[in-house]
Amino acid sequence: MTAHPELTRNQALVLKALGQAEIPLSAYTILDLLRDDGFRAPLQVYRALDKLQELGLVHRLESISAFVACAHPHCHAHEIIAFAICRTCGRVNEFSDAGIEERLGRWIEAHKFEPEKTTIEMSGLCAACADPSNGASVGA
Amino acid sequence: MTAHPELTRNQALVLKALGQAEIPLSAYTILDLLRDDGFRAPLQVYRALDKLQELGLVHRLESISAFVACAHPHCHAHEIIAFAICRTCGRVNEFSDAGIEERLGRWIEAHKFEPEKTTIEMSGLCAACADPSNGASVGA
DNA sequence: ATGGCATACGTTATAGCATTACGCAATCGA
DNA sequence: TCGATTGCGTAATGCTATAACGTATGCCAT
Repeated sequence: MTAHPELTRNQALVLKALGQAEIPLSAYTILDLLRDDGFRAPLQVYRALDKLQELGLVHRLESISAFVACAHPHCHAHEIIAFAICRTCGRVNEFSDAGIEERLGRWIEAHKFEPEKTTIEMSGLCAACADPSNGASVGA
Repeated sequence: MTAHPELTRNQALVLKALGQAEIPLSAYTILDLLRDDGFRAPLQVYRALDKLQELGLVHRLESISAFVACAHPHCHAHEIIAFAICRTCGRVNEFSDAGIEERLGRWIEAHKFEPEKTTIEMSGLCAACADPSNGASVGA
């Protein structure tokens, strides 16, 4: 059920690479990871990423120009997703919040804005990196 | 009162360019605008932008890799600023919302995250571009 | 089956955004 | 006057993303 049978070979390879990564990957990093699978050019990666984003399986993190596999690929209930990105370990926490959606919705209505894509990203230190003494490991 | 006496010549030139623009400018666009003022290299622009961002006078729009002058340079009450960016006319609406800050604050507290920078950007169509018949002009 | 359309692919080249590294100059306080 | 800090100028480089070309494949209405 987690696999998307409609995916092409390239798309599946890119999604797999992102799924195995613990942190967001740049398009060029993905390209390097997939050289052994025959990838030769950035466009192969970008085209796959475009499709995967359309399908809601991948998100682009604008503030770091990198991509992550969606943490909740089965649930498309939330249009607006927020990310907390640790600048030290690189890990990303994906979440959504109805309250934020509601507040943005109010503004949108009041200003007759028609949003197509919404980006919410916080970067900073995750709990483990802010306070290493609490036992959470950064590596692995 | 709007001028910052501490600004260097380069910083003042960059801020002025952004202030006169109706839409966000890329660093390289700013560079081109300031060639007559002696600017020769991207770094001159980036250095000035860095300082202006530190001072809260300029914001970077991550989703379009461009920069805008702060719409409320006198008011630093809001740490979290949101932007609505029209993909057609390029105009940007800058706003803040205490409700959103409160919701994000809750998440941060619950997850012991220590945010350093928060990005909230909506792109889509502004009222004028979504419904040109309502009389608002796009050009000029 | 055949023509037309849509989608994906592969390759090369190029465009656009940002930083590294070096050295010099001005300022300011100890 | 020394040293530290900050800003400046230049050249080179690196990273991110797209344009433009042609090809292959699957689908399906005729």
